[in-house]
Amino acid sequence: MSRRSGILEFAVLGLLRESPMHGYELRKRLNTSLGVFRAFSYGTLYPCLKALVANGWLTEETGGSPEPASLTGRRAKIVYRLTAEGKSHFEELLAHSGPDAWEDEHFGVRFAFFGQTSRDVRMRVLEGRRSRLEERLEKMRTSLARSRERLDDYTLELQRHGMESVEREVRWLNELIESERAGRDQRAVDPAEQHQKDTSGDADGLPRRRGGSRPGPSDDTTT
Amino acid sequence: MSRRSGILEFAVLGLLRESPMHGYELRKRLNTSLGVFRAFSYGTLYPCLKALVANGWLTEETGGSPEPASLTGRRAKIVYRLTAEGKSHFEELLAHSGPDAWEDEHFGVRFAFFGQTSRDVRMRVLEGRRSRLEERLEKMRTSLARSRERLDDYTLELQRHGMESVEREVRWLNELIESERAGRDQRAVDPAEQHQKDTSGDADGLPRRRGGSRPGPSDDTTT
DNA sequence: GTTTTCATGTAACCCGTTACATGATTCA
DNA sequence: TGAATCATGTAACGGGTTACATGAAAAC
Repeated sequence: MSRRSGILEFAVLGLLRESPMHGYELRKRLNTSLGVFRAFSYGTLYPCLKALVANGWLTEETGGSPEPASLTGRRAKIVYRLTAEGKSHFEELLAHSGPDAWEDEHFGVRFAFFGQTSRDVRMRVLEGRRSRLEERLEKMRTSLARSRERLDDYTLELQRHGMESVEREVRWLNELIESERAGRDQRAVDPAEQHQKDTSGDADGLPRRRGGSRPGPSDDTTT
Repeated sequence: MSRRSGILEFAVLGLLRESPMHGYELRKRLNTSLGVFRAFSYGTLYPCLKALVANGWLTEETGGSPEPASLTGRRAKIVYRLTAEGKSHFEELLAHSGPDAWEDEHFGVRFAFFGQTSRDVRMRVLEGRRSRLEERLEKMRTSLARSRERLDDYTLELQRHGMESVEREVRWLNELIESERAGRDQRAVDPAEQHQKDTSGDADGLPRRRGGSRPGPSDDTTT
């Protein structure tokens, strides 16, 4: 079964669900759209693609002719396309909301595909994430209380900043959960069916912060 | 030479510089004092300790008798102590401020030992970190601008939150750099020489936020 | 026509975890 | 006396990167 890391596999299936792509392009999307959070190298991506093909979740299409590239002699650009089994497998993955879904490594990628995730799963993942962070905060607070005197100012400052970061993410999650509750008629959307950008008013579950102008923080030309 | 990861080695030497400890205790300190950022398992720590001993940077002291534990039959508690070479090696590491010092994995640990780091190195690391983050922001902004239309609301929100996090860390660094500049008579302190908690007024380079009362967020007894 | 960027791949390695095995000490 | 916690260790594996090798297409 190979049990390849989940996270890359998930992201690849998710991206290919939107449209077929070749490896190179796929990697760029991984490192931008989902990026900030995870950057993969070719040494990881290509073997993974092979494995997904072996599982029957993807097909490889080489350039013009459907023949193996070896016949024509030219090294072909390989376009990967999601199979029906691949699609249903991805949908299974999307539906899972186990504890690992809200761990640091997974949460970002899961969130990135919330547009294709059912509302209740979204809720479970967000709430799971939140309580995960809250228990982490708890631990940080007690451990800090136990050792405050012993620690020097820099260590303390580091600790403080760390806690503030977590608290901030909790507030963010609160907002998101809030909006999810408020928003209605939410169901997952198959991106392949999205022929036109259906701008259906204000129907998503998001805080609507975009439009907040972002006054351009005195864009100083450092560097 | 073994070239063991740097980061664990650095943290271990730094902690042992404050006082000798055995592995178990060391690990706890790693996962709290420096924690939040990194958690190491015994499977990593113990082999690393062995390697540091082999390098002559640490000595192992078993319980009461200096004999190898095998003689007495009892499995001894092993106390690790920094050697003179270990100490000077650590000081070398402390003095380095190469580009890797401000990468994600290293920066936290480096900061945790700022109390023992010279002022100019502190400055270089903080400024290096800041410009690293600024160039990351730059990339995020352009990549976001290039693909804004193509991305769905959740992906966009994720991106926005990610950028805000980075911007926040930049502001934090600005404050720190500011205070470093303001603070004077800063030199690195050898923690072993600190016989009494010398509370010399306001002489450190930190924002003095502690004392900002932190109204005790209704210390709810969750769990 | 040469440099860049696109594009695919692999083998060696690195850092770290998991799961396991062992035993001492403390505490109910 | 038995459970929990302290304490040390290792072998197998896992997930990922680096460095390398190859070559086509585009840009200059």
